[in-house]
Amino acid sequence: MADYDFRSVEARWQQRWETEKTYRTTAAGQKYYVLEMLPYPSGDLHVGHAKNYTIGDAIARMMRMLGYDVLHPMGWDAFGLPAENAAIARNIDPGDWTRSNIANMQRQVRLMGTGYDWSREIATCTPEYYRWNQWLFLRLYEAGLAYKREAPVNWCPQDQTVLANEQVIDGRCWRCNSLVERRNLSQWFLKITDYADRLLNDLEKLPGWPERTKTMQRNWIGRSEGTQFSFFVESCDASIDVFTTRVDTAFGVTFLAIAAEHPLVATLLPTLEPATAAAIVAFGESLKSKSELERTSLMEKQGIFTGAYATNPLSGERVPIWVTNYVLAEYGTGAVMGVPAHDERDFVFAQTYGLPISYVVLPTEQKAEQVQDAAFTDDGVLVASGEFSGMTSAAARKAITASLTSRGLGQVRVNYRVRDWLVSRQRYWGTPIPILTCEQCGELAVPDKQLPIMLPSGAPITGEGSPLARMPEFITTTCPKCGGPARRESDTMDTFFESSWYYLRYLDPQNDRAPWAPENAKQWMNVDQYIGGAEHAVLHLLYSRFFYKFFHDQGWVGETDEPFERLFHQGMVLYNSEKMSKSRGNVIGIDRIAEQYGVDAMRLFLLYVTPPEDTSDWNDDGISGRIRFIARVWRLCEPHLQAASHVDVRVFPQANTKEEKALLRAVHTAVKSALDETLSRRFHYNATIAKFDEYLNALSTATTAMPDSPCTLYAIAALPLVLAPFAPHIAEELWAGLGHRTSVHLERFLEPDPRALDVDEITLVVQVNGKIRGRITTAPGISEDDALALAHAEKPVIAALEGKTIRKVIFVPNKLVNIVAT
RNA sequence: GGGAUGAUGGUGGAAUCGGUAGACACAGCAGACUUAAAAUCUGCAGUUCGAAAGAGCGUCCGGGUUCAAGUCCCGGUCAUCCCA
Repeated sequence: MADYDFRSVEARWQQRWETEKTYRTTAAGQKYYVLEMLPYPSGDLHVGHAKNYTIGDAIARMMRMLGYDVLHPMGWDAFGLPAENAAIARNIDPGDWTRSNIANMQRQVRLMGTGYDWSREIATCTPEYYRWNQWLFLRLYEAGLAYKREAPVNWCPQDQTVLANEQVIDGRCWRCNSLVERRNLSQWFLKITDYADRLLNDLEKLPGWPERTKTMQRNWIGRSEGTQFSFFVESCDASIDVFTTRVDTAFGVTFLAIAAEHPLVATLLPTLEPATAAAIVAFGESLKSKSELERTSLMEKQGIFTGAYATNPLSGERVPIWVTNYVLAEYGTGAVMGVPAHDERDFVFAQTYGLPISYVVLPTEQKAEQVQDAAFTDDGVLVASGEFSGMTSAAARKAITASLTSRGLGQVRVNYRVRDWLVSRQRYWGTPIPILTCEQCGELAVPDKQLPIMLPSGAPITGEGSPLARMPEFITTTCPKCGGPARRESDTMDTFFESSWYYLRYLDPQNDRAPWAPENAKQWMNVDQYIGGAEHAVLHLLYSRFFYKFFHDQGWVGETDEPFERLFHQGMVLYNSEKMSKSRGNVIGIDRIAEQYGVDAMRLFLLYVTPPEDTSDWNDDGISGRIRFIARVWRLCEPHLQAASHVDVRVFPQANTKEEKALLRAVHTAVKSALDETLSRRFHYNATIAKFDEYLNALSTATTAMPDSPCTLYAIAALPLVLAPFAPHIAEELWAGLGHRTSVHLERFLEPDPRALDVDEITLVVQVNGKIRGRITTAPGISEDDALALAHAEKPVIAALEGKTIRKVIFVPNKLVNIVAT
């Protein structure tokens, strides 16, 4: 017998699946949409990608074998900076670079033996795709959800572009890890804040999402309910609004802290001492390029007293106005009431500048003198707060807000941490924003019939400045309204724009009249199972939910307004405990693994090594167990395929001996595990594959001891069905070897048979006072009395009971007897 | 600083409902086959004491609930992630 030649077998079946279009969606049966987050075509598929796709593929294949009409598509998130950086480094066209990467990665995804419906493949950098990006942008624009304004924004000096807040992680660029700076620029934003409440509340509609991901989104949205009220500025006719969630501490305000960018600063400047004014201007300048992280966490808290005072509307006290570095103009109102006694940051600031600290909330059991070395930030009871003294914090918040409201000085307000989504980028390799500016008519949308605005070739890509801005032939155009000269927008879109709706394009990839037909969305949405990394918890997943709610409101999708019904985060694959990355040069590509070990072995190993949500560390040594498994499957089955080809695997065989029963039990335990892990959505296929090992161990014994047993032949005939979702090539090879002409992947999965799973022998554990004193092999369903009688016959039990009185007997049917004695 | 999650043999992990801890595999050791090696097959393998039978201990540490705890509760240590 020849060894199993995985290279030729795997290539042959991949070819066959291609020509026979085995994985085309059929529109028969209940729909099931399985989706993995689409990859960026970096050039090489590594085992981290492979883990993601193997999980999705196993689920898709299981569901198909359970009779569902499975949609399982693949595509490419093909715009973005690496292509442009490659262009700068090697003077090549970003499009050419991207297309050749896609070609290579597509080859590699096929090499994995994944069952995608390739007729739906998309690449977001094609005009056929980004045309609809532009179209959707215009619909957002018409709805007032896309707007341009000047604002302090995050600027990545390395990537030479702005970043959305979500793309700044710990003050650094999510892509290149550079420290981001602040710049004042005129930029395009999407009004995700309009949807903040729904994005928050509807998380409750997503029981199939990991709790921690929902928590991260909740934190990101950061809804806080509080009070906004006004302080009157003495020297000029103005007021300062502050927002606080702790209005109960308002009698403890000893200063007002305003952002250096606060509009009041400009108003105040002429009224101030020239030296102070100059210092404030210089202070503001020094903060301009500082990131939020630096200002709020890293830098020492600094401020300059303006010399101006404001009046606390509650206490009537005068409080000094300070310009500070730790208050940001974009959060809340850009001004906070300084309450050093009850806020840690204010406390630090007050200590630095010797400002008074006035305690107005006390813990119930303490007196004022006892709490003077730190801020007391918990709720308590109010003191020195006029008519509100004696109230609890919670009651005081209500009463004080009511009082302010009735006097027209304040109101209840909901504040969000989430900002509008900054979507313009000063880079080339992205979707041009379809807006132009006419000298006469102003800002205008490009008419739909002029879409797509093509990304021009031959742009000056140097890494300095926006390439499109320096292409007069692109910028210059005519106004669709008046026919006069107009300028095109030179910014392109954040690539998260296109990945926020790609799952809908798969449903109707050829449509040239709309991004998708609403009836297709109604048929297929939402995604039943989404699989991707946890790093997108507040990026892609939040943006997609926002888009989908907008689509829902437009009536373009079905009844639900959430795109992803269930979400699963696969764990990362590390190498030597480090994240794989091209720059580190520690990427394990799948070409070598496939060539050396075979992709069935690779797929099994990726699923087997840890539970799928856990991080794993790649190690070539570990795969040897799966290589042996594949070789062993073939070695054990191949000599018997002829004989087993007469077996009808849908007919449960008669087991006459203990050995036959054990074999059938091993088969159906594996079947049950695969089914349970799929339907429970736990996807712990590592446990399932361990059951495959036990199946094979039992089969190994059987082929030696009882090669002609109908049970042995049944176990061989059933094996390809069980392996199909996990090791699709050898499953197909075995299935063909059994004489079948059609693909095993279009067969029904086996159903676990109770006749195989029911045992006729159990091990009953006998305990005395909770300690195991014996094990009895007996028939299932044994009565308590019988079990107890057998237990009393066990020598260690007799010894343990010596001289004791039995107080109680615990009997767990088919599990144990515990005799409690003293 | 706050929150979430986790910690099981040399290693990855199993134990899905409070009921036999360590399935299955990797690495290891021994044997069979072989001129030899690889491959394959068979066996051993938590730890301590013991020649063995067997007994004790054992799921990060300390308490608790329970007839019974890897699993539940309280406190702590460490790790990872998220938020400041």
